[in-house]
Amino acid sequence: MQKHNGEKFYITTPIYYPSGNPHIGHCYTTTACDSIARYKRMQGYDVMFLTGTDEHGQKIEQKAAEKGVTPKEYVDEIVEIFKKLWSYMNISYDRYIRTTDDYHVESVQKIFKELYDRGYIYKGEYKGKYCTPCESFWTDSQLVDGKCPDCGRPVTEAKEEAYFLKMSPFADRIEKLLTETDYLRPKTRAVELVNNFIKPGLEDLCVSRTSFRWGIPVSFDEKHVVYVWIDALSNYITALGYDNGKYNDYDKFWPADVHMVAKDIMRFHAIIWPAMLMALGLPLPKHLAVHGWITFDGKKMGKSLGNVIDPFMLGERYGADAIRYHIMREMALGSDSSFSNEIMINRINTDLANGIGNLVSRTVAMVEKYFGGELPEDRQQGDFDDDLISTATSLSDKVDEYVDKTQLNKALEEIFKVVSRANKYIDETTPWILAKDENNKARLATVLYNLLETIRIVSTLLSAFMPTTMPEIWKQIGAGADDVSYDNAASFGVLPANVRVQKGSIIFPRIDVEKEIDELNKLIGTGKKEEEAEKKPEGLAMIGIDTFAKVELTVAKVKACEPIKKAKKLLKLTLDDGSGKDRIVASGIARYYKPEELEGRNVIVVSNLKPAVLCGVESNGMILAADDGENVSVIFADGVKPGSKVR
RNA sequence: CGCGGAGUGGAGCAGUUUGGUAGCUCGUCGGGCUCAUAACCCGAAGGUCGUAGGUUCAAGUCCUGCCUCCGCAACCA
Repeated sequence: MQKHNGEKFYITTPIYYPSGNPHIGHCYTTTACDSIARYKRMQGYDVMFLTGTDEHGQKIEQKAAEKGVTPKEYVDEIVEIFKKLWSYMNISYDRYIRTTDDYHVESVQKIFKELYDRGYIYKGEYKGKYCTPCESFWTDSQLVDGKCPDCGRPVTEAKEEAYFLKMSPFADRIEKLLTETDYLRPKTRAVELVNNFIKPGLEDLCVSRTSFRWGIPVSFDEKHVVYVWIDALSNYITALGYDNGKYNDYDKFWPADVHMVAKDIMRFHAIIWPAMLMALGLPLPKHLAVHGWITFDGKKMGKSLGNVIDPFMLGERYGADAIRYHIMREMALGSDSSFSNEIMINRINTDLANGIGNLVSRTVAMVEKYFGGELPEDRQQGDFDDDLISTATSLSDKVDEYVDKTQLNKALEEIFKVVSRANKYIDETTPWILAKDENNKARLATVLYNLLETIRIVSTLLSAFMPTTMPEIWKQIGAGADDVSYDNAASFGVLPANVRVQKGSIIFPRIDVEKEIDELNKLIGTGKKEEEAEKKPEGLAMIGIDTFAKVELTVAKVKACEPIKKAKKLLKLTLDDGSGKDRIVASGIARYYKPEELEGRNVIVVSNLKPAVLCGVESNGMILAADDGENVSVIFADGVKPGSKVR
């Protein structure tokens, strides 16, 4: 227990991109930050907890156009859903920043200008192929069939004037930041970043675009719009009032104590953000906490997989606190945590229903049953008391430490060890036997009082993590507002000796596992089918025989076959297609076939396909194979001569 | 040899830094208890710690090779 009255603490979530509705992944980051923020407030810190939305960019512009609304109207609608979710999850953010807010726009323009004036931003030219839906430029070598490697849609030749941010001057300092300080959590990721991005040489970063309009205009060059990085990352300081008149908290709260992000945007926060701050001459944030993704039954969650988990639906079934608890209890810093209905329900049942819920229930019930709800003041110490008391009073130190290290799963683990200790204490002291003898009343009252006190401490610390349900416990154990302050979390004997309890409803109801899983599968299952149904009918348009005739299919014999070194999925095939000349084809079947399984066999090749270079190999054509999403089967045509046509 | 991570009782994980009886949660089995949400408490079974070598009195822990899996990067023509 350590108080920190008046010290500042600044924690942020990323600003989320409102191109779709929020999902449980967003909840993950946000509830973790919220719990830390609440905990720090209890400790007496002056906390600033920031979250928000990153609302610019071409994708938003486009989505809005599809819907026939303005970009602003489009994001307004989704931002409302985010805010509704945060209110539903009881998120106590102090400030919500939208990158479309006037003051943010003003700041970003000033920051951009400042970087330009300092010589860190210069005008250059960006060349490449551009894919609009993905908002990405590609180099020629990255293209697949002249199309976007991500989505397969056509790209357009684009060359645009653009502003760049110099990165190289900061490479050394960033490397030191990552490897020699504890900025990055977990630090194990530092090696990966340094090897992949810093050692090969940091490339200057493109920070403006002229190809779309939905963004913040560069103040001194109106045809440019500020591209994502400077716009989005700077929210962490503009929200405090940096370079704007809206707020005046920069001096107080910067640098941030914790930026929490998921691993997919680690790179930007580990490299680009520090570079920007260095260029501006500002102090660096203290910690970057990187967590993994929530995977569903081992698979990455994604809209296309149809396994996106809707937090509203879960919350309705189990309550916001149970969801908060589950995701934080399972979350280990840095690594992915798997989410499955079974894991979640077991967790809720074991820890919340059987653990703390039942502990409260049985304790309160005994006070009611043996003393009519109000403890007598006589006391008698006994065995096991000291152990319970010292376990409970030493808890806050452990939790403090883990919260400081942003290891919330460990913090919760410690808390629930105390719950277990209390349940064991009941068995050790056997209050129901004490109750049979009038002479034991004082001892019985002591046992029950010790239990109430332990519950008070545990629920006080837990209230940062489960802010909705803990007050319900306080009501039942007869604790007042002062009793459950953090200041009292390391003391025993805080509740009045003649405390009066009040039996209430069950706080965490036990869930019937099998029944519940069935229902959940139904809910999620139907969601999946709808998604599929949406996609399938699109299919491909009917074509005439003449169109089909444009594809030349030829039987070819595999003369040689070898893996392509730099590629996991590719095999290089040398084919005899009857033309007398070898035909080299790269094929993405290395996972399904070994080279020797193909050598000597006849395959069907699309022989009039335009050549393309893949991983350094020029591929002339493609091999036909069937693919069901899991397995791939090459179509063989053994027994006919190489060069035979297929129709 | 592109970069990095991981392989430990049925499942999920700790332990590896600083070698020395392999631990936790869930599950299974047996017992106890009855205050409580069929919850709680105790006990047991179950692991040649991916594999092959090496160092050592002693290796999950150090060294080398190999296999498998997962991320990232780069290609599923």
